[in-house]
Amino acid sequence: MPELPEVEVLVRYLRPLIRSRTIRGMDVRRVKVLAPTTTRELKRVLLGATFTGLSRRGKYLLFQLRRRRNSAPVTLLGHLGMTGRIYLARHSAPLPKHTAVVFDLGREKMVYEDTRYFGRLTLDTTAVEIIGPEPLDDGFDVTTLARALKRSGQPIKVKLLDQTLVAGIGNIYASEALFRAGISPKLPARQLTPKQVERLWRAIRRVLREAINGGSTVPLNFGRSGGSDGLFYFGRAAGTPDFYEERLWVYDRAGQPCQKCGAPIKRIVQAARSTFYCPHCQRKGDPAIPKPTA
DNA sequence: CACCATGTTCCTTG
DNA sequence: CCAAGGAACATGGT
Repeated sequence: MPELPEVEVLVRYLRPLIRSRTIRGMDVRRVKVLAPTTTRELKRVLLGATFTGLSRRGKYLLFQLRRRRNSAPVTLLGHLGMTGRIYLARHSAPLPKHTAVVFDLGREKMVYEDTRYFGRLTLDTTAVEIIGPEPLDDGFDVTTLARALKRSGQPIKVKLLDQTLVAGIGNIYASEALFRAGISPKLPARQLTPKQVERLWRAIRRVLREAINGGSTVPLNFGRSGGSDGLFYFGRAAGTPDFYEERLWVYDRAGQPCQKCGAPIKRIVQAARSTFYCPHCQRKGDPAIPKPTA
């Protein structure tokens, strides 16, 4: 899935486009993505409702709607899983093979497509209530992070994927943040020194913010028509120069030279998922040592 | 055919 | 009860 930055970029793009738009019809082609909501219930609640807002929490999308003026707001929760996309299209545009839900918004349609159908679009909002702090908010401070890490002996990389620790970090940015912090992905969470926790905290925020900025300044093709996906997940719009390619330091770069020290990047498996890191810059218990000072 | 893939949840085991 | 590990979900790319 899109991790936090990709979802944030999507939200910023979509929000102004759907505000004040009314749902005039719905076509549910894969009921699984609504679970536990049923098609009948979704239609009962959403047909005729108007979008009033869109926000993000972790990797979740929170669509805000109102059925009538001054009536109680309704929340539609979205999650893109690994391969989900949401975009607006003309009615004449052909629907992709794995379209899960289509909303008729009048002049256009909003398409939710998901090749692997791991995503969700549902009225059940319990999932979002149990996730941890937003990494880019003030509520996410070093002390909170340090305290949470102290209670776990899991490798720090695996811990970063725990959405109750911090919301929104996925497999790509977990590796990236650890590289930027110069910390070994294998280091048990409770063994991070206060200095390392501080560096990790900074690295998480920096990596996520940079990715959001990158995605916000590049022309993106949210519907991916006619393009292959970059790792940023949204296809770039036609004609976008290559130098806009998202820049990752270690993810999916096994064997390539580390851009800091030249050592080959390694790939290992942790909790059944790939981890990429520089064995030289990210040594266990040995915080990245800057150039030896003369 | 084999293995890999941006995620989460559920089940089993210890 | 909790932590850890693995399978499941479903489809496609290499």
